[in-house]
Amino acid sequence: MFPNCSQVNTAPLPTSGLTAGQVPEWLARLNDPQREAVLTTEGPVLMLAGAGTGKTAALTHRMAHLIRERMAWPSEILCVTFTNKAAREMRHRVGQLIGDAVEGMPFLGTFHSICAKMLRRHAELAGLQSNYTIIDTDDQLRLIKQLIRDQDLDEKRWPPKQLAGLIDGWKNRGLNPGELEPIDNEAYANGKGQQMYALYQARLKALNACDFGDLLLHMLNIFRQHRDILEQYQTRFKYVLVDEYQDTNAVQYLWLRLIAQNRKNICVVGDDDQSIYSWRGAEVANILRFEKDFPGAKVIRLEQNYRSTPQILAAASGLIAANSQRLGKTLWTQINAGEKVRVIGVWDAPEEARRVGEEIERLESEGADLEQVAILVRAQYQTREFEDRFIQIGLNYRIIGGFRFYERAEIRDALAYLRVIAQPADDLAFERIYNQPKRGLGAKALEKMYQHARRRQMPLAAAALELADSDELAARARRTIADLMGDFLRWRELSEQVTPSELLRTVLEESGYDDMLKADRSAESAGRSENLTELARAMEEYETLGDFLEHVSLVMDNEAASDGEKITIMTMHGAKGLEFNHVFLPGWEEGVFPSQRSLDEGGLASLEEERRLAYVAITRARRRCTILHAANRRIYGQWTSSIPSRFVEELPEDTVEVETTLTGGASMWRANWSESEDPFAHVSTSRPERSQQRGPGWQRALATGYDNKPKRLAEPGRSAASFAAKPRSDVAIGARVFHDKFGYGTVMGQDGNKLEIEFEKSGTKRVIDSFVQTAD
DNA sequence: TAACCATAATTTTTT
DNA sequence: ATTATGGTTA
Repeated sequence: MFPNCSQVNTAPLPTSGLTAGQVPEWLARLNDPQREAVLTTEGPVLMLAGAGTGKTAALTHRMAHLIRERMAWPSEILCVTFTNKAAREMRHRVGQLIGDAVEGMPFLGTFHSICAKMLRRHAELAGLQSNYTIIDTDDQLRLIKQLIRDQDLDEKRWPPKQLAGLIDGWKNRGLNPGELEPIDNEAYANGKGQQMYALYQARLKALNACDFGDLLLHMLNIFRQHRDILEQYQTRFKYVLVDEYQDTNAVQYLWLRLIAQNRKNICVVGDDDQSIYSWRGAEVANILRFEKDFPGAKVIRLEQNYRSTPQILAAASGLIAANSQRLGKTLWTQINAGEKVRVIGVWDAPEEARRVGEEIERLESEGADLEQVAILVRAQYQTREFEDRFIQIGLNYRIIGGFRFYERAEIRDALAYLRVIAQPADDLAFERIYNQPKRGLGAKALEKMYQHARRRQMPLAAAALELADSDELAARARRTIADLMGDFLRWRELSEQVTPSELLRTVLEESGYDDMLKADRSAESAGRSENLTELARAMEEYETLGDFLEHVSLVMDNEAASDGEKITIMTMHGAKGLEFNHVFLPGWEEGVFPSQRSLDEGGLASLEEERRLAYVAITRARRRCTILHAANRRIYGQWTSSIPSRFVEELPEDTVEVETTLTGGASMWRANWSESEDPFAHVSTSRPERSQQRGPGWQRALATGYDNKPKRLAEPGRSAASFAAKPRSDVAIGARVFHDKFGYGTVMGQDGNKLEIEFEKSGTKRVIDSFVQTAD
């Protein structure tokens, strides 16, 4: 079926000589549940693997076992991950176990790359050619904008982004245009949803292109409509493994279910407590109902944590216990020493950054490895403060996320040239570069080309070629177009003869792109040239242009070169799956974390997702975890006063050490609050009695040995006393008050100096009483 | 076509 | 505040 991934594997495989009841030596290093997950090869298996419990080890050993015992050829195993990074890691670790045989595993990869590979094979069944282009979100948005303009819809009223989001959502749910519910249809432009979706799909087909969601959806459609093809894959894949199952969305789930339906040898691994991507279509329900989908599934829990100290585990377990609807796990560790999680309250964001900087310098002076230090933030904007500070004190840092290499304009331009060469119907690419560098072709020329293309039902580039032979355009424009099209024809021929890398160099030279950059004496142009050189260099490992283009569209990540020891600043989302000795978690304030959006919309579910994110963040730490919150912070240019995150309060008291700075004082609120009953219980959603909520996990973790005498404040100190919050006597429930930022409102609740106010304009907020004036 | 001003958006991110 | 986008003007 796939000529280049033959089932014949000549690489010598180490065999273990396993006999019944005997555990081979190489599996001895696994713990009991892990080994069970490896050896239970037949039938459905659900592995519930908490943070840091060695699920990758279990998965990789399982694959190695299947291959060593000749239960399947490497090419008969389907192993799906979500990110390329995870796939790489998996491949690497399987390679360590079985050697070169891992090279014969073409179906170890992300959902998208595996589907892309399958779709190349069956493209015609989706109305595509096998050299179809995979467009990214940027192209997708441009395309949708064009469609909205064509339909004379008001872009302001019906933002392209919204439609893009809806279409993505539909695809994530496995819905084709004809399968939308009326309510979905109504969701955009008064019932134009379905029509726009259908137009978009038709346009993609005409461009011989598909978007990320299509990779899955097309394959799902093909499986549903062509029994024989589905059966081929059902037969081929003797064993199916799925990583991060809690992150699967509906299409992925349906796709997997079809493939595994027959043999039912499917092993999924996940952790419902680490589901943090529901906003992008992931459905935790998939993991929750696995046992129903595959009756008789063996459920294996991996609960021994090899990563963190008992205090860190206890803090995380105690926090996540506040969530409802969990499968429930009891994480434990053999590690018995460690320090408490620290909670530090500071005055404002700059002080927070200063404080973290000091802590890191201290770690450095103690000889800590800076690569093992991370600052995990909720949102990208929080990185700024740290960046400023670290530049000032000369601390080496690296910010992960933000702009990617392949998103830079010059890279996208270069890729657009290559795309037009590889796939002449790619109008989006053509439109990007037809006048880049400037050739004197403007909006008029483009409009003419579009008109003609539409009339003749042909790609833009082909229309351009015909126009060059007509009198529609000025002589000069005709010449330019003819030249350009001549270039493309030449390059296309060249692409058959030279390597992709050489092709790119030629194109950049002959198109005038190089000259354009040379002529540009602005600060960035040198960097742009370098980036293009880098691109050509990166292309050298690809044999065909198609291979390379598929790679860039599916593998948009690029590992930053590691020059010297640096600390890492990244989002909590980005940190999933990683671990660090020292983790700093700044910004634990209501409105920052949990984010305002999650509080305003989405209700309980979205708050619980934030809590899972907190759980993920804390469990990244191996040895020390430090949580910070500031009383004041500037958000979008506005100074905002804030109160500590409810998540701070939810940390079991015995696992944390609270500290407050002289200038700060935010954290001592905790002392006052947690003493009294919570008047905001109805606000902070259902949080049943602590004692019931705390699973045995933290208890067990604590029991493994350290002094757990309850201490509220490590050192109350002078500051706490002097800042002690006394409730104001002039505001009472029902009072009308004014707040600088939120305007007028009515006091709905009062606890110490903390007020719950229903503002007329900005909804219900929790604020500190010193920030409001009485308004009567 | 470039420069200018106004307007809006600004969680999280892969593929 | 900051940045990106889009429309208008010289």
